[in-house]
Amino acid sequence: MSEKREIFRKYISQQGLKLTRQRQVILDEFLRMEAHLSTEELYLKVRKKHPHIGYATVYRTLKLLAECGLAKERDFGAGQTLYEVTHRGQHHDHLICTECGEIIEFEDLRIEELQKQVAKKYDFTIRDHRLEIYGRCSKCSSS
Amino acid sequence: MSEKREIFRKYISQQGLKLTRQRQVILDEFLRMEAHLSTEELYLKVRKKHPHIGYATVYRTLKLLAECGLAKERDFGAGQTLYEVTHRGQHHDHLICTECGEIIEFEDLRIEELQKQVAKKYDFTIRDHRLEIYGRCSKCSSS
DNA sequence: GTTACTTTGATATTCAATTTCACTGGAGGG
DNA sequence: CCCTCCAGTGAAATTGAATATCAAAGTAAC
Repeated sequence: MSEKREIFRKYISQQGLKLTRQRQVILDEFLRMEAHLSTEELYLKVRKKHPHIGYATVYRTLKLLAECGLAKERDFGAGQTLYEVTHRGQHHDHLICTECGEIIEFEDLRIEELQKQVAKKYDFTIRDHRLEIYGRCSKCSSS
Repeated sequence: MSEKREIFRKYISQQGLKLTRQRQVILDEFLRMEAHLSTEELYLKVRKKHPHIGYATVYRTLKLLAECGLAKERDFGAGQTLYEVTHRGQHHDHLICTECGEIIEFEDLRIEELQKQVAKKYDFTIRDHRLEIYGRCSKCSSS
């Protein structure tokens, strides 16, 4: 976690930006979160301890975090962008329960490999990808 | 195509709705389109021949088409929902060029199969899924 | 402390999606 | 064939998230 703070600090200074109190507060609060969260949610969290920090600052800081690779923007089609903490390089995808909204993360290297094959077939250079599976989680299926 | 009109007609009457001129016009124009198109684009197309048809009607009719399975909503994260004509059952996914915006469709049954395996592992019931690969198409890579 | 910046945060703007509501028009019963 | 009823229509308004604006405040170097 302090390693991530260091990454942020470096990125900030590389870009000729400034490490402000607000940005540090927002970063810490962001890293403390587990699941995927929206700008709105993070803003509300931050505001509890720091009522003076505005929505715009949270919004801009999340963009910064995405730029330096600490956060990843996810758009699950619910009309709201969610952010997640990135964990050193490994890509994962999601199972999304349309009943209760639960989001399960999974990794499958075989699928990644097949994607590379597809891309090759079309002479396409992959930069990123997203795989989302929608349906019902075990809890919602049984009830 | 007239088979698709029939599906629409049936759905409309099953739901106790009415088959209006506008809906027919919009359906026909929609089926005539090849690629993915937004509500806005379809609205502009429709308006050329039928200036009296409003945006809201196009919007609502596309929703209807999605409900009865003739259209599929696609959100490629560009801030706008695109619709595509569905072709009898087979699912396909997309390669999306972030340079020129080109969208290439592909099918890969092996990936679908692996998705089923993943879902099984988590006791998850798949309703739908989306796989999008972002990057550069061959044209944009070479230039 | 002063200067020359960037940052902040309240607010305004944008833009697509969606809703509203008074008016219009299908379609089944008569 | 007409009538009536309720759904449909379309112009306009509203929503809601994302993003931009800008005066005031903060930061770091001098």
